[in-house]
Amino acid sequence: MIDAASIFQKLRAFFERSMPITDEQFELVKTLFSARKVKKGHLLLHEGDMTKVDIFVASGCLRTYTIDNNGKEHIIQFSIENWWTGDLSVSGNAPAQCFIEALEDSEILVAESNSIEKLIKFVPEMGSFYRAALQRSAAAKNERIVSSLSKTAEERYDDFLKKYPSVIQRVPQHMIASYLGISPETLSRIRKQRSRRR
Amino acid sequence: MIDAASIFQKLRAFFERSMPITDEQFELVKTLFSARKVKKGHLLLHEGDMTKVDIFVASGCLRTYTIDNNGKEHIIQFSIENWWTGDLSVSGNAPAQCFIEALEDSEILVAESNSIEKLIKFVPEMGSFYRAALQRSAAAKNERIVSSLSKTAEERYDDFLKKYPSVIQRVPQHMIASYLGISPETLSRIRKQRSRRR
DNA sequence: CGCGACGTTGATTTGCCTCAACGATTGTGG
DNA sequence: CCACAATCGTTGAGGCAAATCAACGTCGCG
Repeated sequence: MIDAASIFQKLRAFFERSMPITDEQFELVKTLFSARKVKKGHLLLHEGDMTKVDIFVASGCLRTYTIDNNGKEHIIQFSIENWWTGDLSVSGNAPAQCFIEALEDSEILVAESNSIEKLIKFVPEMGSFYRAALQRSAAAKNERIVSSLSKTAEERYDDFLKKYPSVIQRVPQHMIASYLGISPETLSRIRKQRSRRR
Repeated sequence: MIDAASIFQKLRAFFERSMPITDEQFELVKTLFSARKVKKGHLLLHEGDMTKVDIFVASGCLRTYTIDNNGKEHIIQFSIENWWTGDLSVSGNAPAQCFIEALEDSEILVAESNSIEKLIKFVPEMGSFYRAALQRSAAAKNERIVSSLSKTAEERYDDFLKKYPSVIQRVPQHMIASYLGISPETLSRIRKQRSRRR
């Protein structure tokens, strides 16, 4: 057992930024999430078992990625403090395995997806909260799709800079490249040009 | 008023494929959705007003698209009978306006997004149903992101063929190209090669 | 009928990838 | 504490997939 208290405290603060929570309700939350510390470089795997999980990042930084048929990694998202992530895998047919790796020593809370459903049954306001989050995430994904289809490598890098300035500082460059879908070499050249241009 | 009855009937059938619905519950549904017929080529706009809507397609075919800064259209999704679509726009900062156009004469049901929340309040099982749908959609979007970042134009076309064979027959080729993020010319060449290859 | 939308084909250009080699930094074990 | 390996970013050369530009045939529709 780790000192889960401070970790849960962050989750509570996160909730209370958008909705009030009673102590009683939060006790329930505690039974559904389990606190974990993950060392930099370690994986959170759910290989065989198909249980999907939701993860709240209390501190540190994670990356979620898949491996395509050519064995190449593709980063789906980075998650830092106060972000959610999940192992979303599977859309129906192709298992499309997802991996989650800690890029820094991190503190996280993990819940099975059906735990979230349980939680919502007891705290219905949580339902709309959760749906709102899913919708925001959907909108963001749409933007990313359009941008990956229509923008140049440099434009995508610009967007990333604007959108996730805090991530840049903490994540190795070649992973940013992977997220953007460009080669590390190309990203390096882009950065060079930009710095010269100023 | 149009003959909404048959349109609502399709929505009910759609629901009942995954969950039972009482007559009473469905009466509520009827108050929240409004039935519309849209002629081919017409737009469903929500320009000024920022109300987000959810749309159920009872018959016909729609496309949802944005226009980027260079004035180029990008198709986000096609929706045919028994699919949902929405005007998802906005992720927080960039308005990124979305348009929805009928590609065929279509029958649809429209609800404001907060109507859906109302509905869920009265039929809580609908909540998990809706969340599950959002999650499937998120997984699909992730796949599309990865595939747009890692696959060649031809591979993406193959995937599309497998995934949406019914759409191909009904939608002009250059729109498929737009969805896939390739130029119409390239798609034409790809199709030529494939047909030669068999 | 004639116009416009759509698809096809060719020629040229280009953005980005791949391959390869090389410093710099980190960290690991002797 | 130093040597060596591994990881990471940078730079160069060459190649390829797909975009762009342009012209043309066909079909459906007002």
